[in-house]
Amino acid sequence: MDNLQSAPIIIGKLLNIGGMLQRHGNRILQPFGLNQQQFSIFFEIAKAGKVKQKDMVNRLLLEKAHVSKVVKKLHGMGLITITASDEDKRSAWLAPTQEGKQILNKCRGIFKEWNKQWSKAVDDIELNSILENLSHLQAVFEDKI
Amino acid sequence: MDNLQSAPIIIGKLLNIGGMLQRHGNRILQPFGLNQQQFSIFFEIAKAGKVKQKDMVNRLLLEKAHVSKVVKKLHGMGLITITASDEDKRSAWLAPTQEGKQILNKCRGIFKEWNKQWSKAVDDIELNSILENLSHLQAVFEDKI
DNA sequence: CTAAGTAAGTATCCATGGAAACTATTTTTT
DNA sequence: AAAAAATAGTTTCCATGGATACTTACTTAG
Repeated sequence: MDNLQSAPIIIGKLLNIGGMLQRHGNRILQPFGLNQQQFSIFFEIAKAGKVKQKDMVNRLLLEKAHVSKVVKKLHGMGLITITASDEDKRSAWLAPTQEGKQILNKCRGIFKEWNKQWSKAVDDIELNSILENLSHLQAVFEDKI
Repeated sequence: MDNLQSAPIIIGKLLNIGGMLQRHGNRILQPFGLNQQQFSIFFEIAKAGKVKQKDMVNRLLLEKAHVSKVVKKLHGMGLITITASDEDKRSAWLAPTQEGKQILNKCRGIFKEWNKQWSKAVDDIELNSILENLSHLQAVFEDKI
């Protein structure tokens, strides 16, 4: 099969898989009152320890309006703190709370379990090949989109 | 890297790429008054030639309520016909109109051009390996989700 | 040093899509 | 053949997220 034939099929499959994962993530996170996107923003905040909204926008390539709303929600849920920044009064620092970290760990555990499940069906070599392929694709799309 | 380390990264990348593609698809299709999901339903109807809503639900793994709404929209836009079915009065046959087929071809052309663009950055061998990987993953997730 | 331009976030509008309850029909059970 | 269960689609509710315009603060040009 040549490039022009496989390219659209690849796109179709990526969209399909992406949708499945997103819906699955939403379902898993439902008990925590979060969805997949909200969690990924929360996760990034926790990973960074201390960030501003614009960092999230850059890292996750999301709309700043969207990030703003999610940040407000996370704050309302007591998962993050928002501390005014001295250098730039337009923005504030975001950091996970103690409670936030606990919830994060619970989620991490659930995801880990699920990852263990599905990755059993794929051997190590293939998994690494997938990772390489996806990293390349990610770079290509970030560039071409 | 072992399975348990790469698995979550793979999921993260799939979600990220899926999101990018969806947003890109939405942007491309905007002039036609459709979004990526609506187009994919329309595309499936056209590909099949004559189907019922439940076929779309099964093939695309979407919510039937959602499909119902999109079908109504496509019909309202004059892209498909809805013909009552004799065997089962609960359901109706869906088929693309002449105009629908024309619009579909236009979109196909645009997507083809874009596919040509990005796939230049990936050689044939890698593209085939990606296709294999994704097919496997798709099957795994359909099964494990 | 002020005016114009840019940047970080917010508010608002609106189509979208998931969930659940509902209607109408068909199939299965007894 | 009547009752129960299953199926196809629809309706309604509501959180979501993209787009745009706006506010406030910062930066740079003249």
